[in-house]
Amino acid sequence: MSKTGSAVIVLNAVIAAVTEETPRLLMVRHTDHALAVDNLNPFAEVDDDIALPFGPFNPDQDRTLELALQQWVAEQTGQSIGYTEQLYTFGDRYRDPRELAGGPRVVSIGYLALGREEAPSGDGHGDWFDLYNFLPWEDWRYGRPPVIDDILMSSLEEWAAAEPYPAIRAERQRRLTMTFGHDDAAWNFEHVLERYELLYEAGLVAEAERDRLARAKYINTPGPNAGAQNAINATGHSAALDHRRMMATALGRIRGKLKYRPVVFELLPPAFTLLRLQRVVESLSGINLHKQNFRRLVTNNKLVEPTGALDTEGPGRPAKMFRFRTSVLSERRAPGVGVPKIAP
Amino acid sequence: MSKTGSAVIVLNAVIAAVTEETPRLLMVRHTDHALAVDNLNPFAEVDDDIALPFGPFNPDQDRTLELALQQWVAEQTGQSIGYTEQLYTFGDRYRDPRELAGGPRVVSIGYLALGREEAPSGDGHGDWFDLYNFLPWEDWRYGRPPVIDDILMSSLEEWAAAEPYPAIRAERQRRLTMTFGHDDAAWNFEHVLERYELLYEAGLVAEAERDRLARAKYINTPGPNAGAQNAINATGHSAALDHRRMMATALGRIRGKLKYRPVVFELLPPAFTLLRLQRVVESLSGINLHKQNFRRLVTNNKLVEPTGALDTEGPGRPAKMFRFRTSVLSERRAPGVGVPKIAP
DNA sequence: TAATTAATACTCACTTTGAGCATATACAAG
DNA sequence: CTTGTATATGCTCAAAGTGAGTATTAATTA
Repeated sequence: MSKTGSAVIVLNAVIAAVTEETPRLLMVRHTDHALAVDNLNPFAEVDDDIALPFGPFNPDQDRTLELALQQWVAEQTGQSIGYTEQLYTFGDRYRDPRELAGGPRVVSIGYLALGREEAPSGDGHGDWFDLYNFLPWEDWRYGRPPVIDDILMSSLEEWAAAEPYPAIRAERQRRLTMTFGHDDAAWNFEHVLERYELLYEAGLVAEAERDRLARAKYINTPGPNAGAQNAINATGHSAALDHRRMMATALGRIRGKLKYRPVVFELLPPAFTLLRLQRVVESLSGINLHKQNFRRLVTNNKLVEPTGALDTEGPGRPAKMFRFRTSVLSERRAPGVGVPKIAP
Repeated sequence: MSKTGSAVIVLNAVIAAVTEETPRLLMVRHTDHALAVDNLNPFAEVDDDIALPFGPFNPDQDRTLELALQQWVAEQTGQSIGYTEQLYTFGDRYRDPRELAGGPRVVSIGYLALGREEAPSGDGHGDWFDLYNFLPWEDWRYGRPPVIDDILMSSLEEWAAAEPYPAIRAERQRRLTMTFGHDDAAWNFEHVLERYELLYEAGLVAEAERDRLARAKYINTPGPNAGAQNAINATGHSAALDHRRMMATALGRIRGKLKYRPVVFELLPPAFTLLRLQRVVESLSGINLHKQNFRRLVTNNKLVEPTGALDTEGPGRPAKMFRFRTSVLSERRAPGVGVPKIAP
């Protein structure tokens, strides 16, 4: 094994919870702008101080990657996390723009963690943020988000058409129809990352503009496209470094996993009503589901069993409380809550 | 970002092709036993010299992880790879047993690459090995592999029952029924990694014995269980380091992906018969499929289109040749070849 | 007591899937 | 030329799963 230069290994955690039908992420603030390369772009609203919790991996001390993650998550945020899963390892040069200014090469390993929302504690200045503030085009529960047709599609089509090489242009157009395709039925809720990457390349998210300007200042490698400012204003909140990309990776993974693994239950209290379960699934998958069919699916597959208790809160007929049937883990082939197409 | 100790970042490639209905992996040999911690176990047949191709990631030079991978794969093996996908990042301490003998901490990023088998070239001493020689319990095309019931189940059950703590014992048994469950219909062909991990923990693969002895010699941390030698002899070929684990990760990922992404076509020539396509799918998923239904699925979903040519080779009625309909990539929601349960 | 809200039960058409039968088209042996 | 064998391909049918409703039940509130 030959000698390599040095890289810093960093662990990032996308810690998700669902409270009041809203998926939220635990984020930390760095008021000293420790993560900003410098203030390059006064127009783009890049929240370089809002970041996913992260911590170093110390090869001399940490026994495993996951243990290191759990340790500093507990220290920094006080949040207890249940399900944990490795997402992806990010190693592109300059994905941390501080590398441009002489910072060390950073390789980041992203993790997804699911839990229940707890009051932040620890020294990490943690706070919960609505996930769909970062990825507003992904929430279809109130219909197709208007921003897609009002702003994004035209900018994206313009970007695709502007490519001079026919082969690359065709590839861009293919990706565009595949990810943002006009037909509602063709919208694939798992292609979250692909959509984000398209928006980034087209320069329609604030961090693309940030990275473009940083590269223009320090090196001459082409960065992302220069996008329209009105689109950048419409694509929601950004975050430090490539953390919005990690969120997109995480949401795509969650949505994919919902179908064949009972991960939702990590986000719920031990006892819940079927409607609450449905709302959590809906909030994560971003679409509304047919109530009766959802109930049929969940009960037919014996994912849950009644606790015997009733939920007397709220108006209407009281709902039975259910608990997750832990034993399904050793029974069924792919126990999940299967998300269908689109509900009106 | 605090200072960390140093770790070497290594990229590993699981390069797969399917030739003559057999999935094969491109492996390299290191005749100097560069990867062995030392010769600890004369009984277990650990092929420490058969390894997945690997190369360093050099933070000072390599622009992206994937580019670095493609570069040294081309140099070492001369193999051209099509589809490439990151699998997982492995960072457990002592996953490279040479760490025990003072070697540097290694973090390995595993990649999956699909291609067509080419004659190995380059300086890597590359050669193709039948994947199911490493994971023989995963090939069900000739029926349930006898090794499972003849040898593995009893050893695994023994291992699960030997755990003194009831909670951990129950968890082991749950994992056992979930992964190796006696019921054929419950066998999930995607749980390749989970099955390998169970066998490793139970000490039923040769490299578990290797790691156990290495740990016993150098440190006092408990390694995997000491398994029965007859089981170790029955679980196929091993490979260097944790490379068999990476193979299991790769096979699980391929099998999962088959269903909803047209990855098979990376492994086929531009034109092929439907039977050839079916055989490739079968070889990867490890089960036989119903011919007529497979054909119906593939054609109904318009994954392929006839080229007009006929395959006159071999006996029987000539088969129409088909090509992959590239445009499906921008059309259907989840174009894959859907693997059903078990075929008799 | 009626209106409102939500839970739950049940129906029905349509699609997908698993399994098998039947026919078509080649080559080879007699 | 005929028959046997091997493969490709067409077609049927029942069972299971899915999408979209209607109907009924059980609570609260005006």
